[in-house]
Amino acid sequence: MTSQPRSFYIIDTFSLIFQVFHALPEMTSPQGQPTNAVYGVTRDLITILRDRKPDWLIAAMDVRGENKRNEIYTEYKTNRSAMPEELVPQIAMIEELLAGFGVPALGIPGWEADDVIATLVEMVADQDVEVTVITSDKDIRQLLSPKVKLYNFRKNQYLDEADLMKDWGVTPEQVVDFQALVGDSVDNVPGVPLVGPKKASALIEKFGTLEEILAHADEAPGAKLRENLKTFADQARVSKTLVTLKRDLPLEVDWDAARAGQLQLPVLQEFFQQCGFRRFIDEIKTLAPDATEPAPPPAVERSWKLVDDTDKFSEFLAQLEQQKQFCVDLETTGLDAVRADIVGWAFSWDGAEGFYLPVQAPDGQATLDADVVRDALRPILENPEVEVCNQNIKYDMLVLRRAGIELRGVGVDSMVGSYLLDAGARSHGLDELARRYLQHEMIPISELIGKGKSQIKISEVDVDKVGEYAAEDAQIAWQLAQRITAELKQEDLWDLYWDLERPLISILTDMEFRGIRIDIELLQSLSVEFTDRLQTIEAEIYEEAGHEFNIASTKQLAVVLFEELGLPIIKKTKTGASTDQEVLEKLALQHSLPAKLMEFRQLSKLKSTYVDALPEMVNPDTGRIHASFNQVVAATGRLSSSDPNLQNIPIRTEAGRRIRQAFIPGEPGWKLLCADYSQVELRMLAHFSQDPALLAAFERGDDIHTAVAAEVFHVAPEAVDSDMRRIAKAVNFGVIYGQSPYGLAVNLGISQAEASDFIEGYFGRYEGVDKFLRKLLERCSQNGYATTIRGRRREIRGIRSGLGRQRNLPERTAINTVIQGSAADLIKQAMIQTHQRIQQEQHSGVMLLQIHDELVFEVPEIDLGSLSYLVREEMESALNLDVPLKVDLSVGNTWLDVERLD
DNA sequence: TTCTTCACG
DNA sequence: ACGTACGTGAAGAAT
Repeated sequence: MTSQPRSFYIIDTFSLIFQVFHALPEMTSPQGQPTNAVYGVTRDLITILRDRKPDWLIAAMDVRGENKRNEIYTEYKTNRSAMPEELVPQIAMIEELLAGFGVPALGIPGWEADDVIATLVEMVADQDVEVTVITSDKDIRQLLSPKVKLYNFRKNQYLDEADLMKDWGVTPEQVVDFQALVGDSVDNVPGVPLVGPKKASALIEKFGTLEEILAHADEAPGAKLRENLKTFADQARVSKTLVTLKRDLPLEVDWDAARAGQLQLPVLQEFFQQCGFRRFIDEIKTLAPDATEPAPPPAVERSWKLVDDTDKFSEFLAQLEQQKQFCVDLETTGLDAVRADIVGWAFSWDGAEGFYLPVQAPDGQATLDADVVRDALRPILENPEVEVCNQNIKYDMLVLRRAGIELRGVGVDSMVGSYLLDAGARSHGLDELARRYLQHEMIPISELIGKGKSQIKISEVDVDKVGEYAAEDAQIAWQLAQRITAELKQEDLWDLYWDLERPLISILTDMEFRGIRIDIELLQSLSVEFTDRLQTIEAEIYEEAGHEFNIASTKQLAVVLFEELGLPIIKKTKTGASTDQEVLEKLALQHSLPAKLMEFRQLSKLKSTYVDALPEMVNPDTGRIHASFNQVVAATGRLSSSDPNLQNIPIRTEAGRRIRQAFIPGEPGWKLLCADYSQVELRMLAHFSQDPALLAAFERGDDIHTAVAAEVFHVAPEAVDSDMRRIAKAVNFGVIYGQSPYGLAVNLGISQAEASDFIEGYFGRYEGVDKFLRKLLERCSQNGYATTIRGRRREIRGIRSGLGRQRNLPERTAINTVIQGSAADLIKQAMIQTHQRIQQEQHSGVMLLQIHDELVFEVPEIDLGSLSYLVREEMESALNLDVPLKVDLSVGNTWLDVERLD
């Protein structure tokens, strides 16, 4: 057994500080000090210590003093603008922070952090130490070696020698030559004019070094380039000295002090208290030396076996049958699960050993018989006692469904688990998770099938390559499942996963597999009708504009409206004058063109997004549309739908609504059943706030907007007119979003003062709501996350507590997340219970769609009575709230023609 | 790839 | 002086 090399992390401190300073929004401590850079550095330090567990950690600093490089070149770094005002006081705080974390801050007056880093790297060069430099600085690239790599925190990107070769086409030794030629405008390194990265790379490849290039200047391509290489030869040499890092500074390092993890807890906690970083106070406890954190699993040695004949297959099966848990990953012919066919099966049950079973391969390579494999695996996969895990297992379940296999024992899906751990993460993809949790870089698929136009089919790739790739997927997914299970348990999110999100995976699989039937002919005739009308309006628009132009181009449209017709610019976008709906409505008061534009926009939107797009999405085998329901996209916990999005089928306008007529039951004698929650979000608000007036209104079954109008306007409910109700409705929605007077005013077309009065009136009558929202924000700012009714979390930074009713984005996000996310929890629970009872009682009706507060089913007419009753019962009892839940049911032959059932 | 617009809850 | 309701996905133009 060989010992692991020790790891040594060096932070390029100012590089990191500037990165976080610019990446994070403004933050202030309770005393009003700017703190965003301090916050960012703290968070990153914690991440390094927790996830990377370095053996040594040192912060390299720039220390004031006459910069030595200016002695060589007076212009060096004279381009640099002064440090931003809000950053200056944070530097001392960060130094304090580093001391608290036990991270030595090393620097030598007059030299730069880069030189300190170079010296440190040199000092450990002959030891068995792996160095990682945390930097975004390109100069450091000259230090790369098999034992030294760079890491960019913000991009979560490692850079090693190979990456350098890809990027610049040079070796680490050639970096200084490269930079000497290219120069650096930021640091004011002059370089050679006309030479950019491409030319520099080519020259270095041809001649090897800067001196050789200068000596052979005559052989360079282009007269001007040849001249420049001669004229600026000395300037290039000066540049080279400027970018060359000094590797022998007189640096004294106390390696014991540099051991990572020697935190001074009380000091740090006091420091965080002052900064207002309450969430870190608890978080750093787990990093202290005595923390009882489980040791990270050692990197697993992986190997894999090709199972490509019947003997090997029998042996493999015998082993698989012994497993209570395993990971399976399918390689398929495409990305659309409802159309793809199986190319091969990959398995792993310990993360170390992997198996690949090819059933399709290039000519001449052995495969197993697809049907034999399928039939042998069916009983294992359909055994509910066997826990099957994978990354995005819904995909595999769908492919299996088409092969006639119903996977029953769903275990841990690393993608869904990762979503619960950090709903706001940019990606929950396997590549990203492998990096985040296992520090492992996956084989890119492009290595097998190529990129862009020259892609080939995976079934035509050598089985040895596919097998390695597929086995890696299964092994890493298995390892991730273990890690994520532990994290979910530690974070108290396990029950949410196991009881809510996990059963949902199977339900979504069912819904996607079933799909929904579309009346293509109806859409085609609608398309003809819309095209007709569009042509008419188009001609009228050209007539009024005086010439033809691309109406869909906002830029061309802006020229017509604001330059040619001289209409006033109402608002601006980042890139020019806005021409959106709101603007057109205002312009319509003074010209007849905007109204025509609005109709054109509406119809062309409907035509391109729905009328013409939906028939294209129909699966030829099933005659139905199989949209995807995504479980890990929406940060609040909602589902989302795509390919196509069936959660935004028009309903608000007459023309749009007609599209719903094309959504029909799949079989004669069947109906569509829609079940939607009435006012779920406001009921959630009533439940959370326990506000007596709000609870009572729901208890009585009042129309909630009318009831609120009566309260706010101090009149009897009977005296509420439509205008009062409209205002109350807007205020009700505003509360859920964390309204500001301005937002409400714009929405209602009233003055800010009036809007302010309504809001005050609302909170005056519903004090429970006011109190609840304040408490919600207080808790959220303490925890660093918002929590829903089922314990789902969303990290939210930047909540400023104790600010009364003035709310910025983080505060509004927190409020909305609790309400919207809890409503999402509710309907997910309802889906599970409804689905379960439908199975138990063996109804043939099935769930087709979920649209946030609504479920759509396809039901035989004969079963309508019992099924609708069942659906209402399960939806209304999904969670036990202190407010009654109400579900409205409607039934019809199309999604348009549904009528209230009651 | 990014921006703008607009469809839904 | 600024921007100003939350959460999504898709199409088409511009870059």
